[in-house]
Amino acid sequence: MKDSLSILFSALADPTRRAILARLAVGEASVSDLAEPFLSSMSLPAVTKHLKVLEKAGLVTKSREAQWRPCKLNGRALQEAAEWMEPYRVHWEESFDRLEAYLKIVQQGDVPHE
Amino acid sequence: MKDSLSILFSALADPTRRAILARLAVGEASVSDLAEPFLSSMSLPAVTKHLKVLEKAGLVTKSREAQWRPCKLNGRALQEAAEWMEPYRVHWEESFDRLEAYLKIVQQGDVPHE
DNA sequence: TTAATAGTTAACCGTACGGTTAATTATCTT
DNA sequence: AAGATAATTAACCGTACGGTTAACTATTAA
Repeated sequence: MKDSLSILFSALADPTRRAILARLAVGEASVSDLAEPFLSSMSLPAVTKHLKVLEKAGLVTKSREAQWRPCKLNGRALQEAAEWMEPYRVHWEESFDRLEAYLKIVQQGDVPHE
Repeated sequence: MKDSLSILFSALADPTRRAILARLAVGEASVSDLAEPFLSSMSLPAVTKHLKVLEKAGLVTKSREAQWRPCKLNGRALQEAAEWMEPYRVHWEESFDRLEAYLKIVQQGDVPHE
């Protein structure tokens, strides 16, 4: 059995699934609503499978209403990924680039003032 | 060929690779340095493979120094993932919970003041 | 009750993934 | 030149992944 963060990241590692999440960010939708943009390029069962992956990652919840299964985004599941990434933020933000440049200067002994 | 965001997320979808990134966040390290914590549970070639996945995702760069290949974290690659996630932030942050709760009250016609 | 709509499940297929062992390359040391 | 160290490459293996078609379940509508 895999850890939840791995399950989460691999759920996000597919453009179809990310598109489904983007659609759900707008609001609830049925399976066929969600499938519609993809039906030219893949079958309905394929979409069902993608939804199952998203459900297992906790990103989507399904309910029942007559013959429909309204799907809803559970954005909270993304928090775990965001929290994992947070400590790395300094490694890509502009301020870090400046720090890095400064440290390079220091290492050269080429420090301004003193 | 897969899109870069999918390559990135699937690179992150493995605990060994995330551990390697965490180690590299501390500073540069050779392949055997990086492999050392895992050698009880997997072989060196396995680690080499993981590093190749991280390189292809742009998360790690390798250089050469004698027989060593010092590896370096390229945190900037994570920015793309962070930017993808950003619009979803409102879906998990506390403020959104409060907004959601408020909207529920509004829908019930149970609005304070007016 | 029959037919239509919505969705899932089952069985299958090719390919990618995570691991292995064995062989190979490249550099330093003696 | 020979041996040790660092790392990669090659060939292989089992399993998971993303897709298919066909069959099935469940609910609504005639």
